[in-house]
Order: sequence, then structure tokens, then C-alpha cells
Amino acid sequence: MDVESLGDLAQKQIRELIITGAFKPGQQLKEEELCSRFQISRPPIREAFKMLEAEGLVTRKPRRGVFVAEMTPKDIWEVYTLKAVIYQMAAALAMAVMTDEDAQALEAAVAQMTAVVASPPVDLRQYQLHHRVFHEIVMTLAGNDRLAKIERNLRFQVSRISYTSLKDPTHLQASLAYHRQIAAAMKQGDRPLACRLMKAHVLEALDLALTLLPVDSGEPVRDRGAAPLSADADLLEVAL
Amino acid sequence: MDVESLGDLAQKQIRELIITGAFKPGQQLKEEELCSRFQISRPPIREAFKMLEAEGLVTRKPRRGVFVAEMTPKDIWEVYTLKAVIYQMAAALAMAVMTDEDAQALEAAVAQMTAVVASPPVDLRQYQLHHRVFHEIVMTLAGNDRLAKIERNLRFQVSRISYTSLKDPTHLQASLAYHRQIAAAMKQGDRPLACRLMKAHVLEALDLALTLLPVDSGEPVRDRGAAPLSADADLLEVAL
DNA sequence: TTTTCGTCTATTGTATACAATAAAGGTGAA
DNA sequence: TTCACCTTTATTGTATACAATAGACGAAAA
Repeated sequence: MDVESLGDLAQKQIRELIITGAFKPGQQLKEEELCSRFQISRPPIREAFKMLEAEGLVTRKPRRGVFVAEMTPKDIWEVYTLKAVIYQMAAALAMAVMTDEDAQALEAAVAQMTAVVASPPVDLRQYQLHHRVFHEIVMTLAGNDRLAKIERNLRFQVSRISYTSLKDPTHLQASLAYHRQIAAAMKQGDRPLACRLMKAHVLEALDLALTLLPVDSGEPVRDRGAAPLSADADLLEVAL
Repeated sequence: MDVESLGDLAQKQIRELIITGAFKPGQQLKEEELCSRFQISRPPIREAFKMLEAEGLVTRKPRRGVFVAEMTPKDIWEVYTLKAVIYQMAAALAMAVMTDEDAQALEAAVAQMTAVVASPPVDLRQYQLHHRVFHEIVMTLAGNDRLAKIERNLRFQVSRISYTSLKDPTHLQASLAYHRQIAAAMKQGDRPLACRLMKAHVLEALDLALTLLPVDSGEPVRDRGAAPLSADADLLEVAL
């Protein structure tokens, strides 16, 4: 019945608290505090910490404690550029096995997204939900569990930021348009176009995320060269 | 001084035992056995298990125990196709900031690899070492820590297999030739060529790995379609 | 002979207790 | 008043002890 250990449960709950923003970046997570919150003892909490650390959601300072991971502009850049590549790979793999029904499922997801946007006030949670369905269809078709795991992890790391991005009406419209075009390109079997659109979609999100980020941390983004910390579309032009 | 916790130490040691093949795939890792081996108590061992599980090196069956992860052909395919994309992205990013000195460092690594191959009996460990230096230079230049972490993880998962692959003289020669060409392409700034070579290099390794794998598990590789579980070079043609 | 049920044991899951360390605060002297 | 050092305290790191569960083995009945 209760197959999940308390450690796994705690991991999920703490993760949820982090990605929803209840636990803010930089905040220390004290073991005893979480013990009393979840009414369990410390070992499961510690195990949850270890897993969350591996996921990159918390950082551990030895003998100091664990803290919610902070996102610098560099971190944002890292996650989004990776997402651009991951999504392109997923799209390419998915198109190799996609059927007409799959294409229709994608279009249905886009239709749902359209419906949400068309009926103000826009329910962002709802939009996010259908948006996720869209990408989940693609990931499932791709058939690479490790790819899906990486995508999931990257999504967690920028979940708050990507949610905030949707509050920008212009970006919301652009996002919707992108997904409509991506679905069409995938249906028609135009792989280069689908990949280009996927890349452009993610890199546009990156640009917005960088502007949304509080500009408190002015650390350099790239160590070498004067490459700006932005959406270098050309740079991500590689052959999968 | 001893900044690392026993859990972190245990993780490293167990991981080393797994990737060197001392702990075989499918083998159960009993907590008490490792306790007596490392002369520590169970909590640090359990923490190490959690981290290794997140890395994908072990799988945990609830109330049963943890087992060294097994690699099916599907798993091999997943890891290598991901590596192909990861390495291409790394190469593309690296070339954007690469200096002449960096190019020379790459060529130096290739020279070391060449020297090892030229002096039989070939010291595979030594070759592997210089091979890793080559890719580490590229990853460092890429400047994406998350990308590096993913690459590291993927490398761990197929470390035994990739080592075994080197015992094939033909593949060893091909590997060397690839890296020489990749270094040249990166030096000349020919990004498409460098990416294509990276992809071809990894996908060739995939084909070999699939033949080397014991054919005990005949499970289907892809759920949908009749796509063969091989190096679909074209399929991985996407725009980073 | 086979199958099923029950007990038993080995192993994981959880809790409590103890040790060690690092940061914070206070006290002393310069 | 300020700085250095000591003491204290809060928090993590580790160990031991207990509980629960799943699998194995054996016995009994069909």
C-alpha cells in the first residue's frame, strides 16, 4: 500500500515548496523545522536533502546546512540553452515515430492553450498545464527516459521563472504562436523547421527570463570572451 | 580538514566500485555489507545510496534493497544518443570562445593519444585518460556547468562499456582519427564539421557498444515504429 | 507429488540519542 | 570605542536501537 518511503514523500513535498516559491532562493532549510512540519524524524529529511541536492534544487554547505539554490543570470543561461537542445532532440526523435493521431493530440493541446488565452482573465495555471501536456506528448514519443528526466529536472529549476514569464502578455501570445507552428511543422514532417522553432521558442524565453531576473547579482556570465549572456541562436546550431 | 561527510566519501567509493565493474549490474548492495567494508554506520551508506540513485547508477526496489543498475540495449541507446547531442552542444559553445592556446591544448591531447596508440602494447587506461582530457578541455570552454554535470553522469553510466570498446583495435584507431579531425575542425572554426564529427564519433561508439553488449535481454528498444536501435545520424540533425 | 499456508529470518525503513563543529554573542583588554 | 578571543548555542554529522515488511523455507493437506 504505502510503497513510498517517508524520504521520497518528503522529497516531493519539499520540492513542491521550492518550485512554488514557498521556500525562497538562498533560504536555509533546517532539518528540525521540516521534521515538525511533516511530523517525521530527521533521517528521511536528510535523505530527501540528498536527492534534492542531486537534482540541483538545493545546495549544501558542509557543517552549515542546506539552502534553496539561487539562480544567477549564468544559471538561467545554462538551463535555457540546455532546454533548447533537449527539446530539439526530443522533437527530432518524436517526429521519427509520430503518427497522425499523435499530431492530432498535439493540435488538441494547442487548441486548449488557445482557448485559455482567448478567454480573459487568462488562467495561467491552466495554460501552463496544457503547455506541459504538449511537451509531454513530444517527450513520450521521443522514447528516451534519460532525456525526459533531464528535461524534468531543468523544468523544476526554472519553474518559478517560467511561470512569471507567462504574465507578460506579449510572451504569452508568442508562446502560443510558437506551439501552433511547432505542431504544424511536426505534422508536416519538416524537421529542420520544427527544430528551429523549438530553439527560437526556448531562447526567446531565455531573453525574457534574464530581464525578469532581479539584477542583484552582477557576476560575469561567461568566463572567456565577450559573448553576451543572451540567446545565441546561431551558437546552438549543431547536428543532432 | 575533513570537509567531506562520510556519506559523500561512501558515494564516491561505491560509485568507483560500480563503474570499474567490481559491483556487477543487477547485484544487490546490502547496507551492512558496505558498513563493515568502509567501517562506518548505516546512515551515511543510505545517503550515498540516495545520491547514486539520483545519478542512475543504482535502482531501488522498495523494501527490497538497492541494486546496481542494469544496462539494456535501450539504455545504451539512450545514453549514447544523449552523449552525441551533449558533445555537439559543448563543441559549439567551446568554439565561440576558443583561443589559439586552447586549440593547441586540444592538439596536445590528441598527440598524447597518438603516442599511446603508437607504442604497443597499448595502455588503454592511459588512452582513456588523455581522451578524457580532450573532452574536459571542450567542456570547460563550453562554460555550462549543468552540461558538464550531465556529461559526467552519462559517462559514468557507460564507463565499463566504453572501456571495453577500446579493446577493439579498429575502433581505437577510428577514435583517434576522429579526435584529430575534431581538433582540426575546431581550430579552423568549422562548426558544422566539428559537430558532425562529434556526432559520428559518438554514434559509432554506440553501434559498437550495442554489439558488445551481452544479448541476454531481447526487449524491444523503441516502443513505437520499427526504427532500429542504431545510430540514426540523420535523426539527430537539429539546430542547437 | 504439488500446492498452499504459515512462520521465520534477513534486510530495509524509521526513530532517538550522542558527538562535533561552526557561527554568534559577549567580555575583556588595548 | 574597537578588536580579539573565548564561551555558548544552535545545527549538522554519526551511531545505535527498534519496527515493519517482503521473501524463503518448511510443513501439512489435497
